[in-house]
Amino acid sequence: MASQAMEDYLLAIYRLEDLGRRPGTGEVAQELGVSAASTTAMFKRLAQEGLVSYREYGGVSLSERGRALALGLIRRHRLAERFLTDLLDLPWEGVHEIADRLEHALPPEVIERFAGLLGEPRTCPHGHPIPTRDGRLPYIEVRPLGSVEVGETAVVALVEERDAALLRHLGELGLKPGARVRVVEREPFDGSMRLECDGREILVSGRVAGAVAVHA
Amino acid sequence: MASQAMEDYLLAIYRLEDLGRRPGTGEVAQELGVSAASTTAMFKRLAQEGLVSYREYGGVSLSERGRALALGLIRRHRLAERFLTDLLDLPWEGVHEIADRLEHALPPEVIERFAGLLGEPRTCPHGHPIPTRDGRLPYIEVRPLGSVEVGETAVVALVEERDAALLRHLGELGLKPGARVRVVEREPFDGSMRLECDGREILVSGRVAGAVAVHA
DNA sequence: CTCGATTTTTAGTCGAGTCTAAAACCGAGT
DNA sequence: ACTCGGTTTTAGACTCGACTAAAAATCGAG
Repeated sequence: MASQAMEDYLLAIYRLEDLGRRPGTGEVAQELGVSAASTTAMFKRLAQEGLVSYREYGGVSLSERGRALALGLIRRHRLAERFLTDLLDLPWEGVHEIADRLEHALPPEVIERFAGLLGEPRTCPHGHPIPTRDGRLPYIEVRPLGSVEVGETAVVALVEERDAALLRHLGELGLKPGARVRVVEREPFDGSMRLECDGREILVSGRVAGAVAVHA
Repeated sequence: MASQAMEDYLLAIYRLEDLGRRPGTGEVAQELGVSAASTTAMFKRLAQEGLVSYREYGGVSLSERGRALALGLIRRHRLAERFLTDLLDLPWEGVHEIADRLEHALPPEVIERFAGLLGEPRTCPHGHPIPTRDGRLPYIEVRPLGSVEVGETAVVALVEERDAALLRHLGELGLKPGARVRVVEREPFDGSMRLECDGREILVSGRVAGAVAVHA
């Protein structure tokens, strides 16, 4: 039905919509590392297929069908990640990229077997919620790690998943979803922090802290 | 490196070479359900990449690299099938088609995890040998089920894997690799047979018998 | 050894998806 | 209200992989 390229665009649009804005040509182009001209062309194809509504010079927004398709892809992607880490024991910093290819190739029956085998997990290994079979995305209330006050304790909810080097670092630090952290010290200037996590003290820069969210 | 389309051609060429001949344009075209003109064009691309040697009007043969690539794909395909049946419990008549898509998307690390998890299986669920990591294809000596004499006992080695309806039927009959069968009666005219298999008597047509091979 | 049938290749087109360069448009500031 | 800068769209081209129709080459039968 929808080609792999179309699916990639739908996902990019979904991600950008999720940040609140109505994504324009340039944003989507940048998100996918593709020229603006290509993006305009694809917007037309997607509109043709009824997957987005598109106004010239006015950006796109996903239609009901487009959103459903995107959520299905995200379900596939995150269940595949879960499978790769939990059952295949692959490192969590590598599975995102693999799942990016698998999400286009795995048929629903395989995905649902994954879900069953893994005990219907609610989140991917990086803590992001997995859309349900019927296309709803469970809401998880989070706040930035940087907003946790000194002395407070919080539980890691999710981490930014697109940067493998960062993920490896977070893994070494023990900053994975479910980890309980206590803020020992916080530097307001650049947002870097000292945390206690897993019984040891770790140092995180503002940039690293920005990639981590805790349960609200 | 090689596109999905190229990989499909390499596999088709491999299969045809395996039957003894040096495949020509027409054969490959038919194998893939594609026009002869497209096949000529692809032969040139493959030759360009050094994956086949191609003579005009003279067919193709896989180069060393081409053969290695094809064997790698077959390894991926068959391990994926094993995974789908053994770990995901999907029906054996459906996994071939799924594996046809997965073989292009599964990276080596995933494949090798499959192999480990499954105990380095030697064959796919339909009995076909799995190429080794270093690119050798274990040889299994077989002969047609139709050649087994009345009264003789044999063990099913492998079955034709490309026809889902046939596979479902074979599954219901219990004619899976490893099954021990005894020939009760054989009709020389059309090759149909009565077999004892799993303690019950089954009837197989010549066509069905032709899809089954037993250990020599 | 030639003629006709078959197979293969060429020629020309098409669609998807990409690009760059140029034109068109929008919106902010004067 | 106009102009300037940035964004978006158009125009034109390219690659890959497919197609059909026509030309060319090969093969087989007489």
